[in-house]
Amino acid sequence: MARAPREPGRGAVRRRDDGRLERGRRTRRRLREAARSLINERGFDHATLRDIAERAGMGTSSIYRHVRSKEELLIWELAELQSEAWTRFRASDDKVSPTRERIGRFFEVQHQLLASQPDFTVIALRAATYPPKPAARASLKLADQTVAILAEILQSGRKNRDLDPTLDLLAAANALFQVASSARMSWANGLLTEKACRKSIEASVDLLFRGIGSRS
Amino acid sequence: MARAPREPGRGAVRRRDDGRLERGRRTRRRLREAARSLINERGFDHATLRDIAERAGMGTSSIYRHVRSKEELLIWELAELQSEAWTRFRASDDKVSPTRERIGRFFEVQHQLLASQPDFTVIALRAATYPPKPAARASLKLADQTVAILAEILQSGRKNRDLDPTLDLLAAANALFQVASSARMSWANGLLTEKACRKSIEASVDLLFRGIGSRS
DNA sequence: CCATCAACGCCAACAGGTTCGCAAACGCTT
DNA sequence: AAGCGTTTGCGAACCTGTTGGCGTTGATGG
Repeated sequence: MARAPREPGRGAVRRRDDGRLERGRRTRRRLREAARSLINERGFDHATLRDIAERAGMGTSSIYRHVRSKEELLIWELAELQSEAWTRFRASDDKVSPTRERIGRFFEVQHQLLASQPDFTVIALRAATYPPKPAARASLKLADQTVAILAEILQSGRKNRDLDPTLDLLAAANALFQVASSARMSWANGLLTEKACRKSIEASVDLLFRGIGSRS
Repeated sequence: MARAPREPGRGAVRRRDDGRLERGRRTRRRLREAARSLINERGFDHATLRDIAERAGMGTSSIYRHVRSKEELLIWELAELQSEAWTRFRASDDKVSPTRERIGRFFEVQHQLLASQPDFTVIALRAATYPPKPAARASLKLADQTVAILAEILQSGRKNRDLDPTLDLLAAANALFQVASSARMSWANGLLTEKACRKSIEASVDLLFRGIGSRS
């Protein structure tokens, strides 16, 4: 009754690489491409699974051999883009600039990643609102990866005496992540222009660095 | 073609109070009660509109005479509980205690409000991920009300020299709101116990007050 | 009293994500 | 070659939120 499909990338191949597995990978590529393009054209909520399946040249229900929910199609995409972006960022990060500056560059990269498609932010968040579903965990995992990078930056900053030495890295990284996501949601909801969204993120990061309390 | 129903509480009664309007209110009460109980029993996602309608003694599609989406049923409930809670809080808030303490009390009240039903946090957030729908705006409005109270507290705190005098009130209030919501989402996703959720909120608030940066 | 109109109500149907049951493809073992 | 297990594929059906079209109710105005 192995009904649930494996995760895309890993998934213990407990057997010699099969011809079927190869076929499966090819199908997944087609599916991924069809989903990507259709979601780009119409937006996630207007891209029907039936249409995606048609474009991918397969039956609708076959999608569920490769994915456990519609959201996972977008999570796939986001996971890949994100992992690329984060390795690029890690390579370009000098680890010696002032921490505030490094965080600023990080959010620039993230913004570049997410600004093309509001759906990335919106659907990832929505997926997290279905706690029992695997897509929720997948989405939280992506968020964790992002938080981890922020924590990494903060850690080296703390070592350089650039930050409060008693700082709770994860809590701080998480707060940074949250305020950025919040701004991007406002953007997706049409309350902020892209420019204003960017500015809001910058302002919130500044706020977090300085803190709310007075410095007397 | 007045197909869309009015908002629950307000909604310009542009006519003498009708017997029909009275009937409508009665129906809405029944609907509200049915929705509340069924959602409490089974959780939002397992409470079917067909079941809710049956318990309320009405046809399924009649629900849409009073509500524009399923989410609004929960938003109703949350709006009412929240407005009660906030007035209670405003009454009990002394406006002179240290700001950190007042914020702490606020989050206690909010936690008491939201800890009974993860759905409140989860579905309100989900509703915000459907930008074109009215429920999204309704949810954002509720969030804004909460942020407004936090901003109010911060404002008097700033006046009392308790906070950074150049503080951006709304940005700060929003950040506080976000970190609390984030912790509650982790709780809803089973990553945190209720106790841990509470502690996480406290820790994040402390973090926000002190700031990330060093105090050299 | 009758025409009108707004609010309310409901059956049927639709739409789209998801599941079911079964079959084909493919490799492995005997 | 035959049997077996696993992966992949698919049409039909299911579930549930939502919409359409039409009827009912009750107040109002001439």
